[in-house]
Amino acid sequence: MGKGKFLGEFEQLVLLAVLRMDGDGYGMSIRREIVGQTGREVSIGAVYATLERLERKGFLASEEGEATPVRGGRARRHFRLQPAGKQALLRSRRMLDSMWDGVDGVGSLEQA
Amino acid sequence: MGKGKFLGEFEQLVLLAVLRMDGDGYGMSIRREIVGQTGREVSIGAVYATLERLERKGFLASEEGEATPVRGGRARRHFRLQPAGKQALLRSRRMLDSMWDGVDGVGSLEQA
DNA sequence: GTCTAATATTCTACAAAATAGAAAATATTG
DNA sequence: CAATATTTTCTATTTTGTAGAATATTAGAC
Repeated sequence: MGKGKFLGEFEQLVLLAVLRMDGDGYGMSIRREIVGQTGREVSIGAVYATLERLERKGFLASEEGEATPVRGGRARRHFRLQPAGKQALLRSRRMLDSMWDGVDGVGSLEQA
Repeated sequence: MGKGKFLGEFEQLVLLAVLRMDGDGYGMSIRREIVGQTGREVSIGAVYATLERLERKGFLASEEGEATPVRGGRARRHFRLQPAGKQALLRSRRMLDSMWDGVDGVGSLEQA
């Protein structure tokens, strides 16, 4: 039926974090961005697994960062959102928006 | 780390469909609502599996419908959103909103 | 130079969510 | 009762999500 056209929720968060960081995002910082922005606890393994999957699907592209980071440690891999990733993101958002449409303020949701 | 606190994307759609139908939703009609509203193709098995999971989690409650439907067929099971379901829905929405915040209109997304 | 601490990614293993479609149940109509 | 319509349940599988240990790499201390 549907064939891998949709994003999972965590995939959306990761994609959005990458978008927010506009080319400077890499595993660790992407995790920090999500945690900081949403308060959601996120394991680092979850982030990398998802980044890899999104790259495989063509939603993200990555490149090795400068070989000499500030303090030490392994080279960073920077991620950038691809056109297909933007589309997928917008598609997910439209889908949710259309479901929310007409729900708020109609009395269905006060004092949740 | 996080312990089952979050909704998957499809779970959100199902919960929203239930909310929209305000007590009258049952498996088949919930599926129609999602398809109609979002254009997304959805298998009936996916809907029922998700409804059951959401009920198990306490986000939905269900009850047998009237024993005599319009045309024939098995009795309907009507679903209703529970307070915990509303909360979960709002939590997911806030999370996504906070990630989208500042992204649109900044130039990051035109001509996706 | 070697050790230690810091930073980052990769790997392993598993749990939860999503998906499809066949099967079964139940009612209506003729 | 047979044929048909409606709805839910069941079975099986793939995809996503999750955690944390293991590994790699570099800088700085000494």
